[in-house]
Amino acid sequence: MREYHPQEIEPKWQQKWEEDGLYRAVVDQSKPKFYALTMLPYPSGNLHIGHWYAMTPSDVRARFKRMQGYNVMFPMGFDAFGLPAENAAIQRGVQPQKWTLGNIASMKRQMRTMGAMFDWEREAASCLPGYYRWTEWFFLKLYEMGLAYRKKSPVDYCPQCKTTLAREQVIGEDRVCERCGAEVIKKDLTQWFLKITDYADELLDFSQIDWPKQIKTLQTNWIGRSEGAEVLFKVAPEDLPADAEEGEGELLVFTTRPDTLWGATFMVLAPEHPLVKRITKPERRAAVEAYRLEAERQSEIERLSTEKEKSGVFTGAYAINPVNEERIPIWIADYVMLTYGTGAIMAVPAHDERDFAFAQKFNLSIPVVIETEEWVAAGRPEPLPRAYPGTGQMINSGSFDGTLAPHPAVEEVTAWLVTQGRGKAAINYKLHDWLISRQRYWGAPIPIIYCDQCGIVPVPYEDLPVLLPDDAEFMPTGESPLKYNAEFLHTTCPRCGGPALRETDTMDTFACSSWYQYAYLSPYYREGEVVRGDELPWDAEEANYWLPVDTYTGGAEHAVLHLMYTRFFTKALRDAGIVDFGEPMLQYRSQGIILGEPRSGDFVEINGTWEGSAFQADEIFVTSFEDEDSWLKPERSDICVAGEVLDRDEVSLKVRTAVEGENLVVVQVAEGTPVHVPGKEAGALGDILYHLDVEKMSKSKKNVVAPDELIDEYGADAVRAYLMFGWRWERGGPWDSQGIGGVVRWINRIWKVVLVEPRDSAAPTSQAARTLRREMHQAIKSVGEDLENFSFNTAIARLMEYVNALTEAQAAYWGSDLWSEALDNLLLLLAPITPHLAEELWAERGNAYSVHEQSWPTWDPAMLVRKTREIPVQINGKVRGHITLAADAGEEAIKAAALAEPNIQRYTEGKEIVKIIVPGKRLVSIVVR
RNA sequence: GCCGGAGUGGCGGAAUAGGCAGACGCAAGCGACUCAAACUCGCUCGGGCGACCCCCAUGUGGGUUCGACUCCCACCUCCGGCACCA
Repeated sequence: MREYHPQEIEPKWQQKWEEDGLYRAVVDQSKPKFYALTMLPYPSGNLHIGHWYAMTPSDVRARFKRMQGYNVMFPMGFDAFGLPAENAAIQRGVQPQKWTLGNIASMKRQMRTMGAMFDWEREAASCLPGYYRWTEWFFLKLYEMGLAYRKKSPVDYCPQCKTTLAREQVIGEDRVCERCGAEVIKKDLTQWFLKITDYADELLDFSQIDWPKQIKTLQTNWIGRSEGAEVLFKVAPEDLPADAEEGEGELLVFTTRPDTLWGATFMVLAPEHPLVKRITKPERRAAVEAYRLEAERQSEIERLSTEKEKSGVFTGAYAINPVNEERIPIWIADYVMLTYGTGAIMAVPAHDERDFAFAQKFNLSIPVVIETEEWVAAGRPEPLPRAYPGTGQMINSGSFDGTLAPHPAVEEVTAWLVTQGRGKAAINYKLHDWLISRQRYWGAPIPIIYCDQCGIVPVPYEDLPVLLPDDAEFMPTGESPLKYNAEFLHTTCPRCGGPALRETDTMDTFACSSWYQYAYLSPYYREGEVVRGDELPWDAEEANYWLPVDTYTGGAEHAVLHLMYTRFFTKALRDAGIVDFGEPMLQYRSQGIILGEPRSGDFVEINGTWEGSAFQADEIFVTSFEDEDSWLKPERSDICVAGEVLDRDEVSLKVRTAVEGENLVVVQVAEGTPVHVPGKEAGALGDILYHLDVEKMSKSKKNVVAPDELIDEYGADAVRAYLMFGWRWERGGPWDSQGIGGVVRWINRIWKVVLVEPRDSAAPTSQAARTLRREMHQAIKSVGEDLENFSFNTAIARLMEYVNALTEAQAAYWGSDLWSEALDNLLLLLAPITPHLAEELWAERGNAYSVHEQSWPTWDPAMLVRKTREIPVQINGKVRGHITLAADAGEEAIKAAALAEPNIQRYTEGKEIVKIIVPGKRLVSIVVR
């Protein structure tokens, strides 16, 4: 028999498929289309197991759709701009383009070993001028629409990446950079923004798309819509400076609780609020200024900790509460942020916890204006022991007393404010506009020119692309190399022809990936040609046919980054008339992460001597972990150390011993120290295993699984199948190097059950034939449903069951028509999952090339019906016996058989049978008393 | 603190219009083959028992139901996100 050698058959078929253009996605109006897309990788130069985990199941599904009769496009490209290329340029003097294209070439080579149906003729790399010309083109579109603007504001800056970041790219409580993990600082800079906030409400509407709840929740929370009112407060006229302009003392505040206005006893401004300097009384100036500086410093270093005590300073000025004309003091405090709402709040201490804490600390009055249920239940304590934010009736609020708060009180008070000209209904969002300026070279240039005469002038469409110069100098200055490239920087104004300067910042790479799904329609469209703003950025026929994306897959870590930006981009493109739909991806699913494999370190006993706090090894023994008795005893510690190896390098071991207290010992190992490893003649330090926890894979943690090595050992098909089988795809989990053996054994069984004639033969029976047919139809049904539902692990499990059934039927049916049908169907079901194996065996059986051009098999419900069925019988809800009956037995017959079952009779004897339930003839439930 | 998600054998995980818990696999144990090992094949494999019957068991405690991993209430733990958002 020919053995299964994936290393031979896989490259062979990959080459043939490519030569035959088997996966070319060509517009074909006679077929329904299916656009399957998986997130494009950054070309780091090395494909890791995470790429395989994300891409191969997506490929399986694309192949499945293809067999179902869809014309499938499954393209791949590279998110090729970004910092690593520029850092390589700084460190090693390699041109970013050269570095990037080299990485793309090697990654493509690795990706071809997946056996995926990527259509490489649609490949797009975002760093090539034919691509970024259009990224610039979209920027101009957005600029024309008023969706791109420049403003000075406090922005997030990563000192490590030496560039500004979007708010979404600052992660977590520690406020670290999404890319490099460095702590982000604040800077006041003039930067370009995209007005994603214009689409806040639309982005909250997920009704047209099938996306995971988790992603929808994350985006919803990030957008952070809250409804309320804007209320106009005025600074007391005597507290305004003499030169105050008309309207300068107007303080707009946003509140979700306008019904509590009568309880607003002070106002708080953000320390950076522009009005602070104008209204602060001379005697308060020193204190206010000191506080402002302190707040600024804090926002840079230690961010707001949750438990921090409230702090603030009185400005000396007062405002007038518009509902009762009372003078209320204006304070500044760092718990009010300039970036949310208007940067000013009305403080209602009785009904807001933060305001309560502040009022208590500074002895401000806390009048009750809502008679909340909790407060009444507590016996109306005064002074209030805490804030009462709950529901109740309004009191001390003039004519509104007795109104139920918050509803309908909020609505009624808002309506009244409108009639008074003192407020209006308003909505606020946490979402900020998307800062896209990056002070880096390796990104798409922002196509803008600054002219002394004409101001900000967009580069005319006809002049695109603004090309990155290839002679830029890379210095670790922290400023864009473009700024120091005279030829790039200096230009002429397209409007007046005078001397002008180019924008030297480039765009956030998320701008490139916000439209890449469209780039695959016509990669590098009309490269080298002059195009106008009113032309389309891709071939219209391609777009009309393929768009939008039907299924998108990728990592959930992009929930509020790429996945939100690309929705925004598409909505903007729709409003520009460029596309005619508002959602780029109809269905999206996210995969989990494969983590590093945990491992215990070897248990070692080491003889040697102490040298200070380190231990010098004379001889090392690797022993059994279970042997806890030999763990280091304190009294022996001067000559011997024993424990688990936590870490190892070329000259030392870190050993965790059983000694109380200081149990971590660093053991120095001189060259030539004898190492005894069981099962090895001559042990070496490198043979000793050190401890690994379940953690994300990373080179520094030495827990990386290299796909290339797995392919060499097991073949791509086995790796594909294992990645589908080992975990729930959407969840992921730690790698298990032993688990793949089960899949490899399974594939070998498939090989044998198809190719090897059984030694024994058995007599076919009608019963066995029926069973085989049933298993076959069951497999077709289940595998199809599971692939449709992204339930990859159960799809493989069903196929394993089917192969087990075939192994059993082999002796009786080898060579029969039924056997032939059963095997062909097996190969068809395997085709998307293990494409090379299926193709090889398909050819081996003499079938016409290619298995991937075949239709997905159909199943017949009639074939799933069993002739007899076994039905469990319950007494008071517990299974006490089983009966076997013909499938068409009536309910009465089932009941009779159940009552006749011997063990059931034991339970019914002498008892009263209350009732017998037979739901759907699947089960009998007898209730006795 | 708030918002999501999840808790099932030694491990990965099956099973939810409520109906035989543990499919499929890993690991482990025993056996066959082999001079031997590996491979391969067969059997066992949640706990209490040698075995049947039976009892316990899907994070905890209640509830609904003839019947609950599945539904309801309260709680615990873990993971992810947000975090003084007015």
